[in-house]
Amino acid sequence: MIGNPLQATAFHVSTRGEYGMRVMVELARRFGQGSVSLRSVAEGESLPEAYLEQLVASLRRAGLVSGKRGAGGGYQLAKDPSSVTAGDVVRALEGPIEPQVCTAEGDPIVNCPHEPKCGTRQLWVKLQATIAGALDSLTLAELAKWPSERQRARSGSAVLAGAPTMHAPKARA
Amino acid sequence: MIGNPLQATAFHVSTRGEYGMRVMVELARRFGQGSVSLRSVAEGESLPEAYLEQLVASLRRAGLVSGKRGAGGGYQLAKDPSSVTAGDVVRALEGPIEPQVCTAEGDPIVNCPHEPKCGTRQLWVKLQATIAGALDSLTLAELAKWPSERQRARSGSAVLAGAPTMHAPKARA
DNA sequence: GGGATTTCCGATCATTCTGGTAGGGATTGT
DNA sequence: ACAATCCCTACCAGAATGATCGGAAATCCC
Repeated sequence: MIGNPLQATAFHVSTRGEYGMRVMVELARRFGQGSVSLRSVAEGESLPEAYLEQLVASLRRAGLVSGKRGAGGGYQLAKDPSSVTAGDVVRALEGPIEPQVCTAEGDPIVNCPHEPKCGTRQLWVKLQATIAGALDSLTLAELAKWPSERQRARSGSAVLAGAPTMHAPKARA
Repeated sequence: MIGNPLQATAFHVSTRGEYGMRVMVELARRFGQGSVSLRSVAEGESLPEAYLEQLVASLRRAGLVSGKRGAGGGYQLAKDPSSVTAGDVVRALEGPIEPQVCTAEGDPIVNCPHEPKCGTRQLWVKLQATIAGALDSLTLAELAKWPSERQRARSGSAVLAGAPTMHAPKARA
């Protein structure tokens, strides 16, 4: 983790998601070049190797990467970067996208006492669909080619059109 | 909490957000009817009153509700339900929408060693904007009128057009 | 004024989650 | 043989979550 939160924040992605995504983008960049050792990724991204091992285990069990043991071994993407979405990676690392248990992917729990008069469920349903849509619409191939040379030349922030909306923070006032 | 997670899930909204949102929807439904005691809300929604006190304190400090002490006192929305969004409520309860510290609302931290070659930032930027957009586009007035009589008559699931996407769960495999 | 009601405030606490570390076994290339 | 590397399990410290508790202050009704 680069900067510690120190304050409550909503929808924060944990280091599992963050580190794991970095690893996947790196593997996507080196796709087709054979096995990549986790050590080289860890050093290149300045991340703790032993911890990455755990995360990569999840990615492997989800069928996103394949490992090869022994000297000269390492990991590589199990599929083409263009056919793996950010959603696949996040789900493998952090579980199904599920704002509430009644709005989960797969088999949502709906026998809820609130349900008959629940005014909030529609909100979580919408949120789930929105988040899943955003994550599933970005592939590793797209992420891997950023930042491009041209972008790096601009040296800076505002990488995408929409910088974070300037809405008031007011955290747990 | 109704059903315990028991398994890691991504983008889960804590009970602060869940309970607090229920309270706000309930206050929206009773808007214009004077003060509503927290006890009546807690009993109506089967939520722990003492815990709600804490959450409502956050909502009050954020200027979303106003409290009145003493017998016959209680809380009421500080503004019209149509001018308060779900995003306002979530931010008051859980802090700014911030997938990563470098993509926070307000003052994101960008002096990040990864930044020059970071392929993941664009993902979190997009995600932040998407989540904020979804939450800011729903008002308490809209939430409060659900489920309508007609919806309740249909007795069931699939309340909104999009039921949760049937994507594979595969949690922390 | 006395009590009942209700918001407000701060402390405490058990459990779970997060973000790792540590150690060792299995497999492969040289 | 040996080094590199994946693979697996256990452990651990600190923070966050989801509350509970006790009491102070304000307000209303009699």
